[in-house]
Amino acid sequence: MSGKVDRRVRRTRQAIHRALVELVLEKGYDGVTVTDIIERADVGRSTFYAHFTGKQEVLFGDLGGLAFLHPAPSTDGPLLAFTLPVFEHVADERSLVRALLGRRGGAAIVARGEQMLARVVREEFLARGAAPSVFLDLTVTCVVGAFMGLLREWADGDTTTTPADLDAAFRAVVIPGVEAVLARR
Amino acid sequence: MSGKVDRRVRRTRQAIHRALVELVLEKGYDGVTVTDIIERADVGRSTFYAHFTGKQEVLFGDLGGLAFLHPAPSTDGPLLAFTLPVFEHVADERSLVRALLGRRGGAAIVARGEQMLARVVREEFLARGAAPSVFLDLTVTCVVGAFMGLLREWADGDTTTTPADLDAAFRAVVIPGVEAVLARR
DNA sequence: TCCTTTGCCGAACACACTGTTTGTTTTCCT
DNA sequence: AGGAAAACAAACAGTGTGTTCGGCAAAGGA
Repeated sequence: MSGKVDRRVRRTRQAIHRALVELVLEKGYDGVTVTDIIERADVGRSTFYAHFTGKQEVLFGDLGGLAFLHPAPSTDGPLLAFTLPVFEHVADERSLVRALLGRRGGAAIVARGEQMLARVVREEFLARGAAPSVFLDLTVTCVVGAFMGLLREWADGDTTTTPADLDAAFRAVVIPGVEAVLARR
Repeated sequence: MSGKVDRRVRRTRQAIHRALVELVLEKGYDGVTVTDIIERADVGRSTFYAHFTGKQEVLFGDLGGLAFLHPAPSTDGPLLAFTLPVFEHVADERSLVRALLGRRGGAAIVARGEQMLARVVREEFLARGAAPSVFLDLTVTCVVGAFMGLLREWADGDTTTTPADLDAAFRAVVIPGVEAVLARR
């Protein structure tokens, strides 16, 4: 009846989640096993599987909560305005994001992120008057690909580049083309 | 002394390679195990490990041989002229490429492809007079990201889109920005 | 042809990880 | 306090990995 969850459940889930994050930071996503997690979280094996089907699921819960993936689609203002904030946010949580998005990260996680991002971009395009079409979807794919490419490149080693640098390159390459595509009414 | 390799070695390596390709087509890269491979290739386990350290290595040998990844960088003609041929080539060997590049494919393989592509693009930019810089590298990353994004999207299910469609979207989004970047001398 | 080198085989090995099951004990909620 | 829900430890079968061994067969040079 109550919206509250049993305290034990809360504690267990949180312990598992925390353990996974720690371990991902230490060994990369692929290197972490369920056995690692339950040891670190000090949780029984059966308990883990009572809550999650595997390590993927532990992280998928997070992604939905990321605020910047649900911006209000604005029809005015600069195109794809969300990018700089995202680059910045990502720079803040650098170590975790590095572990998740880099080459040592999980392909499934990246795919999920791409998918959510694509939805956001597509909606902005539609809000700006683009007609739904296969071509539009391909355009969205390009934009998301470029964005994620930058993110991954950055996650994989480059420590000197700033969010502003990333954003500048992204905009320089992508915005002119996108503007042209959107102008074709 | 001789450049020739022992016939037995040749046969074994080829059998393994063929088995892996077949299996990737059937079950996707991730789904294939070393055990699968040696069964299909009818090769002893120890033999396999005498030749390769794992399934990755079996495929890495191939990538270098892909001709379209070594185009002569041309300073005239259209920008990034290699894209359409690549889309077309990929469409020809569709099933294998799908298995390797799609979400069921191996992240390591994709990474390798990206890396080689980045080199090609970067060299074309330099040949066209761009100055080496961090910004240029980020630009390259964007371009490659967009390209691979399309490729992967296509590999993951879209059967109706033609190479020409992919290429059109790529060029529409990316070329204007790239031209502008290269014009900044 | 002979003979030495080289590679292959097959079987077994220790190890690691997964996902499920069992019966028991602890913790929470009311 | 007492019933329900959750966590527990331990063990299980299943699957995959990577290495080791001695015996056997083929290759290719003399």
